[in-house]
Amino acid sequence: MLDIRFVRENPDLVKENIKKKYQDFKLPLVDEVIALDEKNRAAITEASDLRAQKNKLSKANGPLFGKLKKAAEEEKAAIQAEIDANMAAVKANDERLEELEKLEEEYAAEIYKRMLLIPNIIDPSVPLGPDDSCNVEVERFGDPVVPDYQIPYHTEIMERFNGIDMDAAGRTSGNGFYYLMGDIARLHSAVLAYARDFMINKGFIYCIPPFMIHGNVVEGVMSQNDMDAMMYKIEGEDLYLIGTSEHSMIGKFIDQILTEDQLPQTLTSYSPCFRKEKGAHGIEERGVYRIHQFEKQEMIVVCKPEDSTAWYEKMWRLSVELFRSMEIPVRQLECCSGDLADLKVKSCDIEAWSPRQQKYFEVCSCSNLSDAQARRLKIRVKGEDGKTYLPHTLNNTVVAPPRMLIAFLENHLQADGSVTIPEVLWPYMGGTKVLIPKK
RNA sequence: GGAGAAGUCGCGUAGUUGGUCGAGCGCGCACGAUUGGAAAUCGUGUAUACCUCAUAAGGGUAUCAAGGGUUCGAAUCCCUUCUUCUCCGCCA
Repeated sequence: MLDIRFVRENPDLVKENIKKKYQDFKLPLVDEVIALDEKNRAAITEASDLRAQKNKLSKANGPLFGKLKKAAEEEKAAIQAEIDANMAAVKANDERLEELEKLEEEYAAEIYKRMLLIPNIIDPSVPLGPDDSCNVEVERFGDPVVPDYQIPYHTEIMERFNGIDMDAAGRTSGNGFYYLMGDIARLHSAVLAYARDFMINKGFIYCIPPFMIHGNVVEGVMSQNDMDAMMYKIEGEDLYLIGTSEHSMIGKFIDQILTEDQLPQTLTSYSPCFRKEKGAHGIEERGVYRIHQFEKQEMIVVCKPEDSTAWYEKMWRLSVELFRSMEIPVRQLECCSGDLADLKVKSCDIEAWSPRQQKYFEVCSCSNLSDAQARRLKIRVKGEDGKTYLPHTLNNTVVAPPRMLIAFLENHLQADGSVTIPEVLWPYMGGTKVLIPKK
């Protein structure tokens, strides 16, 4: 979501950016928006003038009515005539005003519809490419080890610990759900608790947000398409289950004006996440990689515009540090222009190593949205000089099990079938250092 | 869930027989004066968005929970929704 003024003043830049994102079909939107904006402003100007006239006449009537009451009988007719003239003058403009008001509404809606589709200006550092095949590996952290023994499919590892029951979940809830049991369930909670404390120690404020939010908040944080593909709606109520705590955490600031001393907001939130996963990917049949329900520790930053680049760097590094502290090899994969969501300026995934597949897979996603989200949600900051400006917003996964457990189990599975627990998790596992398979 | 009360400019409040109310006062805050410095005191200022415009000054429009209605004119009247408080009920 760009500033309409920015589009007006830099149409070529906006178009260039659209091309960089391989969305040439959106190019006409720019000129359409500019034309609509011009008409809209003309309508606003004309309507404002008419309203000003109307207000003036109505106000003039006030004292006249007072006079009318006190006036002598023979003066009344003249005053009444003056009042009638004012009323008539007001009514003369009413038709045109109504017309203009309708136009204002129409133009605004048409402009907004298009503005939602025009992508945010990507950071100059973003690599160019049409799709995810052009995403760029930036750096690896830890050696991607392939052991000389076989690593089974993750659900199979879990089953050896009596740690998962997909069949029962299928019966109670259908595809895309799971029961985690015993040691695996405990490991799941331990990872979240450790991640929570990790972030608290980094100075973030721990939050437990609402897990359901109103429709208008949902509309503020995501596009209509995403909404249909992701969000579960509560029947008969204006409530949606959140797809990520980012929804309620950014929603927290909707329509708010923050003071500068409240920045940066550095928050880490826990929530279950509910996703329909309609569309492109779909639910993965066999495991807990892509499911309808998972839990996530998230980090959110709302900061001054000039600080967002630094926060972005800091945030993805926190994910790396967390995963490395659990001895899981990861890499940073930068999203190329074509793979970058429209709201984002820059984004990267932290991918964990899968020794079974001998490739990396996504476990964290770090994004800098610049002021796009803030503009849409009307999150503002009042500066020292009293002027308001839009802050930048960023978000990143801290950790999201059970998907994360796939990487955990595959990397820590020993030749004898046991799973070692990295030292940082010992306190969260009641001192357990090794998980021994039950079968 | 039931009954009642209420939602005004950061906070507290004034404003309900509709008309100089975008809105008074107090507190807070900012700037200035006073002071060796501070407190106290005095003075000035203190919403947001948009349009016009030279990213000035000035002007204009909209906003008194939100949306709609009545009216020449609404913070004030009517309708709907939301929220808060009190009491009752129910329940982790």
